[in-house]
Amino acid sequence: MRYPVEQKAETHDRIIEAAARSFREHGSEGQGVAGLMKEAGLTHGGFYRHFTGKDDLYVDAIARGFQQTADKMIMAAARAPHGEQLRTIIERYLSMEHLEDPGGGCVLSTLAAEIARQRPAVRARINAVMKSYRERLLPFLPGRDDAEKRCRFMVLFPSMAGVLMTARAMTDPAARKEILSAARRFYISAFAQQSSR
Amino acid sequence: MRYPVEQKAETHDRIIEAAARSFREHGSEGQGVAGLMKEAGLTHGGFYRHFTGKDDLYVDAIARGFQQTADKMIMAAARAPHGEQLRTIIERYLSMEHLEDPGGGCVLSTLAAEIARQRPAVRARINAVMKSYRERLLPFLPGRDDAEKRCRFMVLFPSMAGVLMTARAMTDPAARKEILSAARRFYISAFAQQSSR
DNA sequence: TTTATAAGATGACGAGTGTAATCTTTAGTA
DNA sequence: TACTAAAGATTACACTCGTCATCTTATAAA
Repeated sequence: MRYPVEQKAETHDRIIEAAARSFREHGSEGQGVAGLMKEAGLTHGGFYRHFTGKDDLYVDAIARGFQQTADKMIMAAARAPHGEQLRTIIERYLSMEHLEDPGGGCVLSTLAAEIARQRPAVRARINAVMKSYRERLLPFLPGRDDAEKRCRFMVLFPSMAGVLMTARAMTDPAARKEILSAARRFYISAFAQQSSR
Repeated sequence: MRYPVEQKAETHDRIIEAAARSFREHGSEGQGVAGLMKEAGLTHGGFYRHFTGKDDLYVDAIARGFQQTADKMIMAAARAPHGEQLRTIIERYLSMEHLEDPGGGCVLSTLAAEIARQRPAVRARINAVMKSYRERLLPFLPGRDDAEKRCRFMVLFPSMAGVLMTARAMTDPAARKEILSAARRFYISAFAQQSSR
């Protein structure tokens, strides 16, 4: 390596970061390789020194997105009082702040439908990412054992993603707030109420 | 009009039908105008006799998708015994059949995230379509008045869409069935149980 | 039967895409 | 200091896209 030893890693990281945001905000086909590289402060030519192709970046960018989302929720939960952690996570997930920041928010709410259309090989790699996302958030869910917690996770989080993306599809700000608040009430009483007892 | 009077309407309809299916199955950018017209049995040139552009078709195709979905669910409910109608709708929505037929299924589960990225003018037109979709299904929801029913609708249906799209993003058939069945149990007990009393 | 008009087919254009080959620049090593 | 391997820039290519101008065909009206 003739360039500084950390420089390639940093560049690699910047590309993934730019893609993680752009894919969630505009879809993975919303911006080309050239645009992504520009956001990362480079030109498109160097892209293939870091990735074999756009598909390769796709998985990494989605993995980054899930990591960021989990980080944020875990951090929010850490600041919440005991027994209010899941409640805090739900409130944060179904907030106007999250709605207005798709590029920095949950991947499911922005890209799940697109992931469903990917080739099985790509989907399988993403499933592994989703699994580790789930495992990180599992401790905050109610349930006697992990199996029960997983089951609840797989209902709660995809559901909230559906609510969030539907709220984003609306134009009327009042309607957006209504659907979010109705869903907050419902999911807190269904999942976070019994866990605080 | 020099061509048969009904022919244009029929062609127009075939284009919308092809788009309604293709957009849900592959995303609105998954196939070009030429491909859509081929599916409708025509060449790409005639497209602009029917629509001002692809955006114009977009709204019509999504409207068609919502209509079809509502039709199917209302028809399923009509065949169900009294007090079991919402239960039937939920079971049908969260079924493997629906999962495996994105092109003929719920628009929210396939295109909501994409709709959220459209220009406000396009989104506003689609919101009107979504409203009429909601009104058609409102009678099947529990609640004292329409406001309460609407509130429940806006939680239940977007949530189920989120579950369905997440299940579609998975590769393992067993995992797909598990998430669908967990969600069925949950939503039936949360929404359809009290309505049958 | 002729004519007018609109539907549909054909072909082409410019813009944008992902990818690759080929330069140029960088800094660690000899 | 000279050399070299790798990062990044430049340029180019084949391809697809939405759109439009133009041509052909079909049929209702005269």
